[in-house]
Amino acid sequence: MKGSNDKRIDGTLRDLKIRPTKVRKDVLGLFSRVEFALSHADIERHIKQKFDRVTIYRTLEMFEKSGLIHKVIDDTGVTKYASHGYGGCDVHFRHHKTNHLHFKCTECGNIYCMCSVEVPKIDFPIDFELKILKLSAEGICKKCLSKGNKTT
Amino acid sequence: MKGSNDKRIDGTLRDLKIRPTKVRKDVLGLFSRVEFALSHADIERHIKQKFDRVTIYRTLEMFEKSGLIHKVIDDTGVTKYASHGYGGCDVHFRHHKTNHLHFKCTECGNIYCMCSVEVPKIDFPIDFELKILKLSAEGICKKCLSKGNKTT
DNA sequence: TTGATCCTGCAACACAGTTGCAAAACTATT
DNA sequence: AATAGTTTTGCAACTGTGTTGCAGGATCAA
Repeated sequence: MKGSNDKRIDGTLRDLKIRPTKVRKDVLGLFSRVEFALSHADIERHIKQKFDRVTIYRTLEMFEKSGLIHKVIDDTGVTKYASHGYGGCDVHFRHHKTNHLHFKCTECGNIYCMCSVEVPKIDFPIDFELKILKLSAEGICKKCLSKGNKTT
Repeated sequence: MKGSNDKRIDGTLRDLKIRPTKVRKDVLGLFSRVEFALSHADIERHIKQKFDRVTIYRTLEMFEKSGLIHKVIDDTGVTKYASHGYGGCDVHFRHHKTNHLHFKCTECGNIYCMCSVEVPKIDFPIDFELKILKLSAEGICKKCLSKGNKTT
């Protein structure tokens, strides 16, 4: 049901003391409908209404500060934003593992957050102090596999 | 000895059928003196002579195609270029593991290639086809550790 | 020396991202 | 409902990164 999702978006924002304005509902609504990370340009293209570029940037900044989304830098340097749930991480907004793997599909180019993958321990040179190990991966996503039936 | 290094730079370029022009020798010379990845702006700042921005971009493009350097995208989205040896990978130009870990020092911001670290096998959801697993890390580099004597 | 090829610098452009400011929208209070 | 105060938005302008086309210069091979 469309109405109930709108309500949920509204509630999510209110809970975080974010005024549920049009842009914010539109952008968060888009994130809720999509399982992968979105660039600023993607968002501009896919939301219903036209908003100023700056307004969208500020919306994303605000969502990031509130922990609704996080930045993902593509292997080509493109900045994308991934929502913390509804799809990517199979959990609700604001629940996700902080350090998780980002998977980029080489067919569709989409980036998925994969919180289920464990970050392994690795051997590391002793003269460097390792703090965080970050994983990213390339391959073919679920959707493209079922569509194209690629087996390589 | 400075002269002998200049000769080596010259030879490296000639071997690859790259005309050893001023920019090219300057830029490759810089890479040979440095152990970490450099951004376009870094290079512009640190080479002796002033060259046009575009010329430097084209030089980097050429070096990349010839396999002398490779692009590294910083976690903040900044594009850097790492030479395939002389420092970063402990091997000579053009010899390096294609898929290696990039280490970013949180103190100095420099990025190091660490070819000695093995890429582990991981458990991955069966409905996604994993092709390449990429590792990147954050921590404190050798130099900053010895300088600051940080122990966390 | 001549032509062909390669390299460089310049102008111009596209795109991402940021900042300051003023108008508009909203909130709370009376 | 009118007011004052705070937030939010849109606009203009600007910075930084990266790209393209073109013309002049340097280099190479004959």
